[in-house]
Amino acid sequence: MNSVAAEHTSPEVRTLAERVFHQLQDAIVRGELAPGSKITEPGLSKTYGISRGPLREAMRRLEAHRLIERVPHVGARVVKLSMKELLELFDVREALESMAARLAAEHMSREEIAGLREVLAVHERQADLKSGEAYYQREGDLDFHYRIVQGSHNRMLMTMLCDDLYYLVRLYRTQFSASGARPQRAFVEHHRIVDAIEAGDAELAELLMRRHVSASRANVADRYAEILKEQAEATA
Amino acid sequence: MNSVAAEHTSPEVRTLAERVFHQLQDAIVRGELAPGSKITEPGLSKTYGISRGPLREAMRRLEAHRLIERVPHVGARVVKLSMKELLELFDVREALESMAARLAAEHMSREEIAGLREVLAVHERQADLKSGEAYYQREGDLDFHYRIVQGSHNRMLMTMLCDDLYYLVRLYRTQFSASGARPQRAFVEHHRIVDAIEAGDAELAELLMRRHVSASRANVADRYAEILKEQAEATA
DNA sequence: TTCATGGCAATTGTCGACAATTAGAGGATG
DNA sequence: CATCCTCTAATTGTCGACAATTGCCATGAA
Repeated sequence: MNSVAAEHTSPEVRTLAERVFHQLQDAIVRGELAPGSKITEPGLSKTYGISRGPLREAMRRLEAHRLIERVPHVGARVVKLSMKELLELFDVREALESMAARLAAEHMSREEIAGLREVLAVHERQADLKSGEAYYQREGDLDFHYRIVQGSHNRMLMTMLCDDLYYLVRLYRTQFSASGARPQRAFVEHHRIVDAIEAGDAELAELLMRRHVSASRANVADRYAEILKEQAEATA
Repeated sequence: MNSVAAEHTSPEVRTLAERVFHQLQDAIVRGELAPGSKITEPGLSKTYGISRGPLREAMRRLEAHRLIERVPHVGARVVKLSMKELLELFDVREALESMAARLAAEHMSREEIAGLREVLAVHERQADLKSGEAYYQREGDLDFHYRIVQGSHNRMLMTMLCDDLYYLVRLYRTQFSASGARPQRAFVEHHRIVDAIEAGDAELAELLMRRHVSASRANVADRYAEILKEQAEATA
């Protein structure tokens, strides 16, 4: 169990609403609840064996994290990311993560940097085994970004990225069954970023992270254009 | 009633929970509910004349917007911004708003830019009347930033900044009774930013906005150091 | 056939009551 | 006198029932 999924078990789940929130969050991110599907309170109430009170509280939290969308008196649906929204998400990531990298270069401790290097080493070994396709690397990639955000020592940034945006990123990966392209290039970029952080070069770290996310965004946009083209040819 | 406060009345408030949420949000931002004070469910339930059900829902939303902090089985308190958190907030603003300015330069329509200019003109007239001290300008300042964020045409950015961060900014202004310093300099910076946006110079707009927010942050940090110094002298 | 209208079923919103947990006061004990 | 424990009161968490609103389907008219 990696550090990304660790939150589901570790934080003392002192209330029913919290537990169901984490369960639902997991179910949505894993794709067990189909995107766009309507979720009804009596339904979930029965499946999870709790009353509607705590369930509504869990749903409110899911709404706050943008994993479901609610309309008063109508109901809730699992969020269905459009490509437009996904690209918007990347813009926000570019802004926040480049800032995080800058702050990380300024504030990260020696131990934290060592841990970051260790994460990269693990990735590399896994990439060796799987010859570049890097199935598991996708979660690892988030792990890398996770550490840098935490290294920024900015609580607000951490909340926004780790508690909100990264769940959407993971959701996207399941919804679009995103096979991670460009693995080796991402590795190189990761290394460069860590180098800059270790050197305490805040500006460079910021710039590199900005490029890194931007390239990732461009990659997604390209793949999307490709898919659109294929679909157009199929219908024609 | 300016566009900032317009939300409290305009969006159809179809449910009790929503109405109370807006009422509480307003009360907190205005400082009627003292920062750090404990708010109890039976208490508010009586004051607003509703049952605890919708009230809890409103409180959940307030928590999601970071206006209150809740601890399971213990209770909720109105958030009390520390200076450290405020500076963190400025870092996030710098990242997001500079991105917003960049996107605004790329996507803003002619009409939107004209509206932006109009906002600046209104500010200037008010500043003339009050000879620089610009009491009311503080809300107007947010109005300016509001428009640029909307001009980015990035829904996710808009949500994060307008629905979350800007309420915290306003909260800070009441909590620290922040008299807006550096009014004329801010005016000049605003104008430069609009110029860059109108010219479609995304990079320049981004840079200028980044500096603008950064300067604002430095201003706050200086004032804070000043206050600390005064307090130290008072006790000594 | 198509569109409007009315009623019906299902879902969401709201409420009050009960159970579980916590913080604090008060007393007993070293 | 300080410390620990217990008990109590208050608050939060949970539940089931009732009211209000919505969407759908059948019915009827143009």
